[in-house]
Parts: sequence; structure tokens; C-alpha cells
Amino acid sequence: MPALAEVFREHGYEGASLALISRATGLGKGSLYHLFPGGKAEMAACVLAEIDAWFEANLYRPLRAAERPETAISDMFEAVQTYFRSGRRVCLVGVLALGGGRDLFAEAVRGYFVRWVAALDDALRRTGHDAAASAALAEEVVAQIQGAIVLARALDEPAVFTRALAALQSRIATAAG
Amino acid sequence: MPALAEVFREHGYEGASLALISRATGLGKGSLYHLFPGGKAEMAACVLAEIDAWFEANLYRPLRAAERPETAISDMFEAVQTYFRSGRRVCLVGVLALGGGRDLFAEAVRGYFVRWVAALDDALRRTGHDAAASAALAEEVVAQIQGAIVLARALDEPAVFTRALAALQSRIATAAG
DNA sequence: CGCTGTTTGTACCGATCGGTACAAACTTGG
DNA sequence: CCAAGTTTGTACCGATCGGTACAAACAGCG
Repeated sequence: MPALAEVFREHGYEGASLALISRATGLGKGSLYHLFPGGKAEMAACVLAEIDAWFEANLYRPLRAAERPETAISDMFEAVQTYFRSGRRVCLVGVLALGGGRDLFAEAVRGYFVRWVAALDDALRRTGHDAAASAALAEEVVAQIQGAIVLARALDEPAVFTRALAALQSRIATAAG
Repeated sequence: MPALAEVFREHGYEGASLALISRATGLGKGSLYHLFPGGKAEMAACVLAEIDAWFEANLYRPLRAAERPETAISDMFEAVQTYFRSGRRVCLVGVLALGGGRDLFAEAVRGYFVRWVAALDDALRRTGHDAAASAALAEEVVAQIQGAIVLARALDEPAVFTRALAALQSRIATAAG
């Protein structure tokens, strides 16, 4: 199943052929269509749901629920750094947002980002930012993370990603009220 | 030819089938393969080259050569805003960086971003930023633009893109000196 | 008009696409 | 150990993929 996710990440929705998926997972078509009767669309939807659940549990919920929001935010950066392998690993949700099966997964993609921004906004506000500032900052941070993945990949320089995260963290710290 | 570019933007490299391309351009396969003997790869390469040339002429060169770098920078934001249709239009180079024919176009993709960052860095430095700050800021700005496209698309809210550009401009202005 | 060279539409190629059918190979309860 | 149910490999389906062949349609020039 992680292998399945990796195939979609590396090749996008359209580029992930059943042959590739079959090879990457080691499962034949029979098994695949037994597990996912809905075919490729269901596979992608399932992967998306898993990703969403992971982010919800490991990032969004802590951001919203943490007693010390500052720690939750810096935990988020650490988790993001690890999850995206310093920018070597691509964000599947971002990939789907840009191309491929945009209409198919629009709702899931939207929810993923809406909740990320909202959770970060919540945490930022509780560190002392006023409402307007924290909303804008949350949006900026999420966008910057996505953009840093693009740039790090394009330049083939993971350091770009790491640097971007560090810059964001220091901006948040100095902007804090 | 702009139609060709749009097909690649909307469907990515793998998703842009010859049937789609043919319909979008109004050209039959015969004409397409007469114009681009190298097939789809050559079409994409040609589109990429055109995009690169456009950015070079309209953004990079002005950034490097302008007498008043502040104006060149704000012109850049205006051009970006128009070119990406307030985030409704996707950056083909970013799309290629994330998925699809990454290996095929890696060099072109890399060059596009390297030169963008370098040109912006040049202009920023001439507004008074010291070397380290302007290099970091240039990288941040380009990444933020890419990320804002992703986010605006995902949320289906072009305003996100516009807002991100405005925030960047004001950050540059206040950080100057 | 006829001739020459380029631009185009169309039929076709093998390969591969996503998806289905189904019978062997398994596990499992008795 | 056998019957019932589940998991798997494989052969196959029509559609479409990127790409080629080639002959009609076309242009410019005499």
C-alpha cells in the first residue's frame, strides 16, 4: 500500500499504469481488482484517504489541540521535513491539484488543504497572532511548502526545501505576538 | 501553438494524448508529425522553449537589466499575475518538475527556475539587500509563486494567488534597504 | 494549363491502456 | 482430508496509445 502511493506520486494519476502498479506492489491484476473493485480510481481515492488520515492525525489534530501551539507548529515542520524526505518526495495531493484527475479528486484535494490551512491558522492564532495575520500567514506557509517541493525537485536540490522550512519557522517566530 | 501549450498544461505530459492535441490545435496527425518529426516529446520541448523564451524576455532580462530594479520587480509581479491568470492557469514547468516526463525535461526545467531565481536575486541585490538575504528571498519568492498556484488550484480560489503575490510584494518592500 | 514540392487527411501498425472472466491455487472450518 | 470460500495468476476484451505510410489536396512557378 505504501508502494501504491509511491507509484502515484512518481507518475501521477494518468501515468500510473496498472502494469506499473502491479509491478510496484507485487500484486497481480486479479488481486488488485479484488481489493479495489473500483479500479484505478478507487486505488487513488484510497491512497488519498490514507494520506489525509495521516496528516489529520499527525499534523492537523496536534495543531488544533496542542496545549503549547508553538511546539505543535515546530513539530509540524519536523513532520513535514521527514514526510517529504527533504523535498525529494513529492506531495501527491499537490500533484493531483495541478494535473491529472483534477475533477475526480477535487473534493478530497480541497479538503486536505483547507484543513491544513485551518489547523495552522488555529495554532498561529493561539500563539498570539491576530485573526487576519494568522489566516494570511497560514496560507503563506502551506503554499510555501508546496512551492518548495516544486523548486527543490526542479533544481534537484533538497537543500532548497530544508532552507524554505527553516525560513518559515524563523518568520513565524519573529512575527509572533 | 498556444493551444498546444494549454493542452500540456491542463493534462500534463502523459495525459496530453495525440487525440487531444489534434483536437485542440485543429491539426491532423499528418500536420503535427510534419511540424514536429520528433513526436510528442519534440512538441513539449518546443512549448517549453517558447515559455522559457517568453520568461527570459519579459521577466528575467528586465530584472537583470532594469535601471530601477524596484520597478522591474513590481513589473514581474504584474506579469506573473497576468500570465498565470490569477492562479487559474498552471505553470507547465512546475507540472513537469513534479511528475510526468521529469527525466526528459529535467535540464530545461532546471534552467527555467535557476535563471528565474538568479535574475530576481540580481534585482533584489541592487535594491539594497545584501547577498545572502537576496539569494534566500529570491528562492522564497519563486517557491511561493509556485506554491500559490498549487494552493489556488486546489482550493479553487484564485484570490489565494493574488493575495500571495501581494504579500510577497509587501514583504520585499519592507525588507528592502 | 502542367509540373514540383510541400501540407494535409486517413488508414493502419504494434503496444499498451484500464478492465473483465474465470479457473487454478490457496486458506479455512468441519 | 474434504468441501466451501477466498485469494491469485493468466488469458483475453475493446479502446486507445504514440507513431508511420502514403496518397490525395494544395501551393507556387513556368
